Amino acid sequence: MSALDRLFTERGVRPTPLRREVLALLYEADRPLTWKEAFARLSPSGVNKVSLYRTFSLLEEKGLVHKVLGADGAWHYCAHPLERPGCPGNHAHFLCLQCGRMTCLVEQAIPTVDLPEGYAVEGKQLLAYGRCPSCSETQG
Amino acid sequence: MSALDRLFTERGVRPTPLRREVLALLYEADRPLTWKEAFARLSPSGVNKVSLYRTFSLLEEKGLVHKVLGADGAWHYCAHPLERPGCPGNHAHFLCLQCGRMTCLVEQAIPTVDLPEGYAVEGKQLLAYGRCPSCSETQG
DNA sequence: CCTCAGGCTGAAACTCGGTTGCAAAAAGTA
DNA sequence: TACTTTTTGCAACCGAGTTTCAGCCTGAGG
Repeated sequence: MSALDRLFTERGVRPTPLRREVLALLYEADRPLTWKEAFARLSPSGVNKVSLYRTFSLLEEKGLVHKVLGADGAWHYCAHPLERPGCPGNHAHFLCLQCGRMTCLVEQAIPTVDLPEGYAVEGKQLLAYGRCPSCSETQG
Repeated sequence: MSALDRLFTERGVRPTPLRREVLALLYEADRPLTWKEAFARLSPSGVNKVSLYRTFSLLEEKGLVHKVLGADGAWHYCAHPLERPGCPGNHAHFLCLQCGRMTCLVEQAIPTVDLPEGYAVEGKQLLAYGRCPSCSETQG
C-alpha cells in the first residue's frame, strides 16, 4: 500500500484513481493549485469538471488539503505535508496577480487576531499579492 | 459644496447622484458592504445592477474606498475615513460566516510579510472569519 | 458466483456573481 | 443650438461552482 493510499484510508476516504491522481498532482506541484490549473493538467486523462470539484471539496473536508481564497477570487488548494497531515495551513500565502501562481510562505505564521468578547474565530488567512520574481522581470 | 462632493472633485470624479448615494451609504454603514448588501439597500431607488458594479470599481480605482475579498468569495467595499482619504485599508477584517457582515479591525494592522528577493507586493489582506457576537448567541 | 445497496462518476442543466457591448440620456463645451 | 464626452440602463454573455439524476463500480452477504 502506497503512502498516499495510507493517507486516504486513515481518513476514511476510498482511494479511487481520480483521488489518487488529484492528490498526487497537488504533492507534485508543491504549491496551492486552483481548480483551473488542476483541470488543465489533468485534462489529458479526460477528467470530468464536476468530479474534480467534488474531489477537491472531499479532500478539504477530510483534512487532506487546505484551501486559500486568492485575490483573484478563486480557491487555491494545497496538500498538507506528508509528515504532518492535518496541518491547518496556518501560514501566509503570496499570490502573483500576473501568472496566478500562489506560493506558501510556510515560515510566516499568521499572527493572532485580537477580537472583542463574543467573536468566535473559525479560521483566518493572510494573503499578500503582487508580482512574483519571474513576472517582475518579464514586465517593466 | 458638501464634504462628499469635495472628495469627489479632489479625485477627479464627477459627483453624480448615484455616486453620492453609494458613497453616502458606505459612510453610513461604517463597515464593508458587499455589492449585494448595497443593492438591497438601494433597490427602493431603482438602481441598475451594472451601474452599481461600475460605481464600486470606480470608487475603488480612485482611492475613495478599499475592497476586501471575504471567505464567502464576495468583495466587500469599505469607505475610507473622511479625515484621511486615501487610506489603503491596512488593517485586519472579520467576516461573520452566518450573517455575512464584515467588520473592520482598525486597531489590528496587517503585519509585514517577509518575502524572498524579487517579489513585488502590491497589497495584502488579513481576514479572520467565524461568528460575530450576535450570531454566536442565536445559535448553540 | 450472484445479487443487492451504497458510494463514485459523468453529463446536462442551472444558479449566481460579475462583465461586455451598445444605445439612450445627461452634462459639459463652444 | 450643436457637438462631444461621460454616464446610465438594458440585454446578452461569461465563468465558477452546484444540483440533479442516471449509470457504473465496488464491496458485503448469501
